Amino acid sequence: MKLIVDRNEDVPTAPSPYQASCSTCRLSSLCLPLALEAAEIDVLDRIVQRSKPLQKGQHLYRESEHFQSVFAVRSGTLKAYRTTDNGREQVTGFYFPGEILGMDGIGNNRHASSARALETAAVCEIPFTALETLSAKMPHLQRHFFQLMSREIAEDQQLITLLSKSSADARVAALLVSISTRNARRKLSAIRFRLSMSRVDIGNYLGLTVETVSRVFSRMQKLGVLRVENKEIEILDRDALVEMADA
Amino acid sequence: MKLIVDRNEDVPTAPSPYQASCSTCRLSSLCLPLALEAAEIDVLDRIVQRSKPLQKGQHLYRESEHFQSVFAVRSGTLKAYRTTDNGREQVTGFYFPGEILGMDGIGNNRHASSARALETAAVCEIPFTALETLSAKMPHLQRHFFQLMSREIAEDQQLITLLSKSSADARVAALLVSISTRNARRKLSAIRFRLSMSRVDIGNYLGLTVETVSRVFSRMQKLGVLRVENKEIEILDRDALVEMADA
DNA sequence: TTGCCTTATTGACGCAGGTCAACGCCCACC
DNA sequence: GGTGGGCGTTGACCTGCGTCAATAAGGCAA
Repeated sequence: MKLIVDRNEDVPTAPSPYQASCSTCRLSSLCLPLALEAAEIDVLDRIVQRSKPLQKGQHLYRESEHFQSVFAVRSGTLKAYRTTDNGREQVTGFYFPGEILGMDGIGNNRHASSARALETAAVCEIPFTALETLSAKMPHLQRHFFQLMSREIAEDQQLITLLSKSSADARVAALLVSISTRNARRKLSAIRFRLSMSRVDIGNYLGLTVETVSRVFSRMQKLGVLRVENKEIEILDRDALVEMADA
Repeated sequence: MKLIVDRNEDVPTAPSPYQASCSTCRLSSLCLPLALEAAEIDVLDRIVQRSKPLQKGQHLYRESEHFQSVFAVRSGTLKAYRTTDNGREQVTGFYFPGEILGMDGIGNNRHASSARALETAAVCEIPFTALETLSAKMPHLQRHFFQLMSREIAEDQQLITLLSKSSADARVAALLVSISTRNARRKLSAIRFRLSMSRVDIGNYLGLTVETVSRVFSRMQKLGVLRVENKEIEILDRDALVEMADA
C-alpha cells in the first residue's frame, strides 16, 4: 500500500466573480446555455457561481461527498475517477472546456466519483436544486439538461464497447480521435495538441498499462500515423487513426 | 459477413390495456412512480401506454431509430446492445422488471442502442415529450427522472471499471451478484434464479468469449461457490462471490 | 547550474484469456 | 420418437498484453 501525500489540496472555493457571465462566455455554445434564449441565459446566469481556479492536482469534489452542484469546465482539464473496493483507481472520464461533470452524483445525493484538475482549471458551479427549480420553469433548460445526461450515458456506453473488446491500438486511437474531435468543437486544432493527462491516466482510462500505452505511441509513430513528443501530439494521418479506432 | 434471418420480428405495438394502472402495479416501488403521491401517480398513469407483450427475440427499438419514448419493464428481460462500426455487437445492459431503458436516446433524438426481448416480455411505454411536460409540473417526477438517469450513468461507470481491469472470474462474479441483488429488490430469491440470457450474451456484455464464461462457471462450481445447471444458478457462497467480484 | 524525483520508453519474459476444434446435450419441429 | 441445429462445455494451443527491470528524459527546487 503506497501512501501518497497530496501537496495541492482542496482549497475552499471563494464566492467571487472571475468571469462576467454566461452571455459573454466563449463556450456558451457548447455548455448549458446552448439552446436557451438571451433572457433565459440571464436567469441561468444568476445561479451560476464562478470561483477561483483550481490548481493542478486539486480536487473539485470527491467520491461519496454530499452532492450539491454540477460543474461546467471553463478552462483547463479535469479527470473523473472512482476508487474500487480493493483500492484500485479507475479513471472514468476527462473533461474539457464547455463540458459538464458531476452528473453522476444526482442519483444518490452523493458524488459517485471524484474529480481533480489535471492542470490549472476554472469551473462554473451550478447548484443543482436551483437548476431543478429553473428547469421546471424553463422547458428549454429542462430538455437540454436531460439531453446532456443522456449523452453522458451514450458516451459511457461507447467507452464500454471500447473496453470490452478492442485492442490496445484501437483504444488509444479512439481516445486520440475523441480529443481531436472535441478540440475541433472548441475551434482548436484537431491535429496538433498537448495531452494534459499523463500516460498513467491514459492507461488507467483505457484499461491498459503505462508500458502498453507507451508502446502504442511508439508503434503509431513508426507507422507515420502520429508524431509524439512528450505530451505534444501531432496527428499525421487522421483517416488511419479513425480506421484503427474501430479495428 | 453472416446474414441472420430473424424469425421473431417487430410486430407493431397495439394500443390496448394489458394492465390496469401504475397504482396497482406491483413494481411501482421500483419504477417511475417511486416518490410520487397517489394523485400524481394517476396523472402519470394517463400518459403510460401498455401494449401487447414482446416475443423472445423481438425488438423494442433499434439503434438510430427516431426516439420517442422510454420504457419500463413490466415482466421478462431485455438486453440493450449497440453495433460497432466494424459490425461487432456489444451488449450494454440487461433490463429486469421495474427498470427503465431507452434513456440513451434522449440526447440526439435517436436511440443510441437497440433493445430486444430475451424472453417474452411486457413493457410500459412512456412517451418522452409527455414525460417532459409532466416533469415541469411535478417536481417529484422531474427529480426522480434526473435521478434515474444519473444512476444509469453511475452504473455504466461501474461496468467501465469492471471491464477495465478485472479478471474473467471477477467479471462473472460481479454480474451474478448484480442479478442476485436486483432479484432481491423484486422480492425474488437472491440465491436461486434462472439466467434469461445466453452465455454468448453474458460473454459479450462482460467482454469475454463464451468459452471463458463457461470455464469460469465450471471453476466456480468446482470451488463450491455456485451450482450451475444450464441456465439455473444457485449461489452457494455469496460472500465468496462478492469477494471474487472485486479481486 | 546540480541533483532529485517523477514520468516515459524499451526490452525480456510469462500468463490469462482468445482461438480453433471436437463433442455432447437440449429442445423444437417434423 | 427421431433428427437437426443451436447452445454449452472441454481441451490444446497461441498471442497480446501485463509484469518486472533497467534506463532515459523532463521538470522543479535550491
